[in-house]
Amino acid sequence: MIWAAVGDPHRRRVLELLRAGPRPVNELVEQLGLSQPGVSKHLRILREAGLVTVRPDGQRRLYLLEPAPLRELARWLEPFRAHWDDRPDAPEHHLDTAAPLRERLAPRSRQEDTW
Amino acid sequence: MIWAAVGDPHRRRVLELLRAGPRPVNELVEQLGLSQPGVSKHLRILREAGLVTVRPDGQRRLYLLEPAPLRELARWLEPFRAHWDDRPDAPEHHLDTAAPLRERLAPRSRQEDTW
DNA sequence: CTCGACTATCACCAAAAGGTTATATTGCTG
DNA sequence: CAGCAATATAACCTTTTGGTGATAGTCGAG
Repeated sequence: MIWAAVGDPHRRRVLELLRAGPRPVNELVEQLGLSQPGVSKHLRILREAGLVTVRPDGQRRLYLLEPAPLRELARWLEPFRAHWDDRPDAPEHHLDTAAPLRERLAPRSRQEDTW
Repeated sequence: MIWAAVGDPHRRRVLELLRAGPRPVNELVEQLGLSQPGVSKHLRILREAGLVTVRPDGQRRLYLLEPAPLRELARWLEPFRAHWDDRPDAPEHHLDTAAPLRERLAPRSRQEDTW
């Protein structure tokens, strides 16, 4: 859900805009260059993903960034950081899970070990 | 492109699997529980996003993780980190880049200075 | 060279995504 | 209350997505 929410460029743009503080819908419409219902649709998705919340403000509704769910993305990304921090020319020492590779000589040897 | 690539759960799974080292297609097929063409399709997308590379190995093809593009995600995420590191009740000091944005609404006197 | 194993591409399909216009809803304002 | 402004929802359409089985290409084994 969260991944799908951030997957769309327009929605990412919204999140970026909200970083500067709460914004009413009409302003987002302006910035995105979409129809108002189109923006509302995106906002609903962001809302359902927990990435934004709404606060009524007169006849408008202020959308407010809720960055917490983004931590999940960061957490997923984290283990990969170790890989791009390596020099990428030596992938074979990562865990030495590369060893099984060598195994390929064996006709049908499967190695679904735990690693 | 990169976001779309990582947007799919099966493809994220592939990236996770490849973290342990290069893998032939048939093994990924096994792990994902999809049809072989289905997996090949995902792999193509990952390839085109630069997230994996292929190395021929006999009649098999070993897929290899290429984590560099993931940095882009991390970079996008970075500015948000400041927000979730804050107590979320005081968004008003973040940058006040909000000011310029607000100017445009001059005609309709709004007082969104409160936040 | 032929066969079988492995993988990629093709053709196709159903479902989901993203957009639009039209309409409903809500809250000020006079 | 009437009317307008701001937003949400509905209905609809087109394109993209993710999956499938069928088929083609490639490589090693014999």
